[in-house]
Amino acid sequence: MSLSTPKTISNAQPDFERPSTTVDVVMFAVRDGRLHVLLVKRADAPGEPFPGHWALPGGYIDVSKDDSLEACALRKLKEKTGVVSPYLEQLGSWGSKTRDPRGWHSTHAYFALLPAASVITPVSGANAAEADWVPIASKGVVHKLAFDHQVILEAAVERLRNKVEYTSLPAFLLPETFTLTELQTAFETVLGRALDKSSFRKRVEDAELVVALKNKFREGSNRPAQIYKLRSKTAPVFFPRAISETKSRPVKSTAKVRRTSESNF
Amino acid sequence: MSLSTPKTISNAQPDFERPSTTVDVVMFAVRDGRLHVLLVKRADAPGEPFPGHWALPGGYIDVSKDDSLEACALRKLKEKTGVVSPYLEQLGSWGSKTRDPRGWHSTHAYFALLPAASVITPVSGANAAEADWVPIASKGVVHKLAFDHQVILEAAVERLRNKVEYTSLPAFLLPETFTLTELQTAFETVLGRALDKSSFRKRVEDAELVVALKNKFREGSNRPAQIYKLRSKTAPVFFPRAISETKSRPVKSTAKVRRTSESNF
DNA sequence: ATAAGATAGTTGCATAATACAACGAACCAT
DNA sequence: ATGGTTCGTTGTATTATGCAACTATCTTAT
Repeated sequence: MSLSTPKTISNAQPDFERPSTTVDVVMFAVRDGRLHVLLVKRADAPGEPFPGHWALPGGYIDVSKDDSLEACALRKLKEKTGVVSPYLEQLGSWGSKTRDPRGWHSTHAYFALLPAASVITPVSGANAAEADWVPIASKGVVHKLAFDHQVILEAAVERLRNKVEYTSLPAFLLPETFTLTELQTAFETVLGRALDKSSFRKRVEDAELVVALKNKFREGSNRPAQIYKLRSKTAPVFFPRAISETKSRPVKSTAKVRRTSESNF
Repeated sequence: MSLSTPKTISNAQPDFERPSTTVDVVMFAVRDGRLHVLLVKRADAPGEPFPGHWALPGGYIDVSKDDSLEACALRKLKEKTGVVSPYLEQLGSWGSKTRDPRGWHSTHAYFALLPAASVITPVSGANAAEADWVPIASKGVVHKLAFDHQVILEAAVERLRNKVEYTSLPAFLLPETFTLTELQTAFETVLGRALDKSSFRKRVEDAELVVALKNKFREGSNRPAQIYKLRSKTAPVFFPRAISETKSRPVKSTAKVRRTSESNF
């Protein structure tokens, strides 16, 4: 095989065909007590694969704008939601000859947890006719997604559910300040099952996850609730053991949470 | 910016500069009761970055050979060690403008756990003058590694140590059959601390991790030990809570095991 | 043949952690 | 004032675990 590499591609890689590289971001948020993911509708332009399909926001790395993979993910997050520093975690990468009809593609997938305050109407971009928050149903969404995005989304949901068992990730889905009941509800929303109040509070206290705001209370039509904030806005806390289900309150959702052989957590 | 893409690069990606893509594999094995990693020495050829440095085995994706990222990782594993189906897990990806002096590179990193039987003298390949098993010291190795491979290796060690707390990963470092004491020793080797025997055995039994081989015993200069095999050769088991340290036996290593904010597990 | 030594495997118990339920506290609405 | 609602805490039965001691089964030495 002999071929010339364009001058602007200066990397000293051997003259092999080079896979295309993208970054996709699974952006989670809680709306109306349900977990949602941000999806964009692909353009209907000629030559575009999966025209009109829903897809994860993402796209090619722009080597002139993006200094790193994470910078690229943050750029896409900001473009779509305006959020600058959410909880962002690498989810994994998917690459194969067949996942994109245009040829060998690999994508670096991230997942982000957006605080409730920032969940506004998303911005439609150049490559996306529409963008919208779509509720998570069991493992994924009802739409048929472009490329292998259904697989990526399911991996993100599974990773999130698994990590909730022993980390404080749902805390990043809340606004800056919150009550302990709101925190517990966030956990229950992601987990899909009810938790015992006193056990949950003991976990939170032992882990030193939150800090009480003196003299700050949530006012309402009943006893005021102490308002807290996270001790760390970005780093999750790890609990020494998994949360167990409570028997006293009914389960809210049908989603089964189960650890599987899936890799990363 | 206007440039032409070589004909053999048929992907319909816009005419942007395209990052180079590699796959690296962190291969772990236990030798002489210590955790080791397989490293290769980079060639001393002109134009090669980091000549003579130790590095993780890996390299560019060969789109003519590799149908997927995982296939590429498995190919590199087989080339170096001859092992066909070890425990293989995606570790993460690293990509930036600066991590390779030749330009924008991203790598998909995997980590593998090799069974004891397959830990033979590694094969030296075309791009590697030497290859050798190097013991893990605290978080990494004593050598200075090429590229950002030190960072990747540290991430692999941390991920492995973290997952040992609540998964059965060390079981994949053993030969096909083993005794419960050997299994416990594998856990202790990776964890760097001693475990209580009865607690460990209860965990293993509750998780249904192993199956006893009838009438098979490890003979020695003392009471024979029941021989077991894994119930599943590829899928790890998840324990409901982290292993705690025993106080009755001395700690073997100085390595501190601690969960951090690092992402994936 | 017997004792000593070593590792395997089990058992019992004191302690710690948790699930569960019930209770009192603080607010609003009527 | 009274009832309703949510907040927050407390007590206790149950479960799980750490720890140590004990027995079992083999080899080797004397």
